[in-house]
Amino acid sequence: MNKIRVRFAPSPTGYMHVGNFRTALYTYLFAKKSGGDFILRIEDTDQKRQVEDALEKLISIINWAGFEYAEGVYMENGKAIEKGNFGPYTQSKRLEIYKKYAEQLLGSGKAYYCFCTPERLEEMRQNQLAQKQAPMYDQCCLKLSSEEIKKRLESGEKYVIRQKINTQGFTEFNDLIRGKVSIKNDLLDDQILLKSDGYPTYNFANVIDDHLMEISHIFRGEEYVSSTPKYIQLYENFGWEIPAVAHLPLLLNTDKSKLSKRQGDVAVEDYIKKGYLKEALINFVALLGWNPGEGETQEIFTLSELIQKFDLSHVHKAGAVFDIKKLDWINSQWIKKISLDDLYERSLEFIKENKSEEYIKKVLLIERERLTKLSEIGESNKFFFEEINYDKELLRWKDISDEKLKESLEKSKAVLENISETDWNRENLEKILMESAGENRGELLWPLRASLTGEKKSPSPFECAWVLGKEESLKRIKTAIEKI
RNA sequence: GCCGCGUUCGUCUAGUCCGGCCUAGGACGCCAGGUUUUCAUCCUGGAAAUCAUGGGUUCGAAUCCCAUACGCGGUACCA
Repeated sequence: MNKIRVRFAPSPTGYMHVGNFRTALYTYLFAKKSGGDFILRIEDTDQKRQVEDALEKLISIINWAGFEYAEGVYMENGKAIEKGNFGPYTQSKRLEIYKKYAEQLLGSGKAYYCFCTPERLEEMRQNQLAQKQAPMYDQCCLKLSSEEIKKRLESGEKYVIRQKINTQGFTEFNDLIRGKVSIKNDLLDDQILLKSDGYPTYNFANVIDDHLMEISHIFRGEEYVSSTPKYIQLYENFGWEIPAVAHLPLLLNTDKSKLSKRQGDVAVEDYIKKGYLKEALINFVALLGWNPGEGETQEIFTLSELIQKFDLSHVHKAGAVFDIKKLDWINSQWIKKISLDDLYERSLEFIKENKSEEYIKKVLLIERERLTKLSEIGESNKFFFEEINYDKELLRWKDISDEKLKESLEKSKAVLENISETDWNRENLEKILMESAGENRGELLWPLRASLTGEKKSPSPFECAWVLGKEESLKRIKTAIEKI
């Protein structure tokens, strides 16, 4: 049996779509699960859609996610480099290879030169549509004599190379996810293999590269199902073994259309910026179209657990709606799950205020219970980082009088003053304050909490006092007393 | 238009291959209650799918067969 080799083959066109990210995940999981090779190939054959820095961003996201690959394109010191024995792994560096194979097809009559201009093609399509026919190349250039072809080539006329499709019968293939798929061949178009700029189309390059790189299993989106017969003919024309293929279901908007920019964030970059953890995004996206099977109720999975449990037979056929609410929940679970040190490291970019590591870690220890994403740090808890400002009425517990209110705060102040710096910890603070509060807790605790935070909602006064420290806490209480 | 694929609570899904254990289970979200000085966390409970619809096969169908509807994808010198 041949070695299992799979590839993730994105195009550097600007950003990484989460649907694409999931394809990468599933491909990676399959590779790791089966002990196969995972390869990163770059499909940069569309010159018009090239975007600067896109390659660098793409690779940085794969690295961010932790999808380690054994071969392909890497970034080193800001430069793209290639590693592996089947390179180059960047399609724009393989132009000679595609040309060679296209010529081989030309020689065997499985491909032909086409000199039709884009304008003629467009007109042809319009006519076909007007007559309610399926738009399809009319094989106009197939009839050209070899003399004429030679003449037009020599005169430097622009051309493309088209695949000569066999339209007899039908093509059947066994999709790893969908099972048997059958498509009639007379629906297939003589597609372009090599464009007039000398670059191959995806339709050609993907077949050549998958074969040459000895890819055993192809993972791609559902949108390629109907093109698969054309690829199969190509493999057959060359006499190559056909790899196994799995067409993954799409990710959808709430209205069930293909997940798109219009209805929210689609780029992995957007989710990173908002403070979603890689573990959460991976966890969430893995569950969109896949499940661990019967009787399994676990929802939170690490990457290595996913590798262990992943199985193509549990991948769905239907598309899945991207539900941000569930992502939020999974993210909040992960924020609670990772270590405090780890959480601190990852939170730094979301914290603008200049505070000590010790202080920030205290904030995080309290905050992690209430965060859904890292970008929320300090958002509704500015009082940990800034001076506070609030109305006197906020301090009032129910409808107690000013005297009572003042008494309450004075009591808190006295109690806290009595706690030494060394005893200033969460347990002591809670124990002593609760004891002092007695029956009527709110009467002592609400004004205290309000004086420390200046907010209606916040963590408990014990936690806030602990984070703020003795000095700052007492200062805030004094300020509150002066307001009354 | 044509072709392909799909269809279980609002959403992600279990169950479908090998019909009975499914008066359809879990999770998110939602609602209610509890814990609680507030918010959140946490805990308990609840509402929520006539298994797209209609026919068949069968003692029995979410599960098998057929048709219909709806949705999505493809139909490029994009991938």
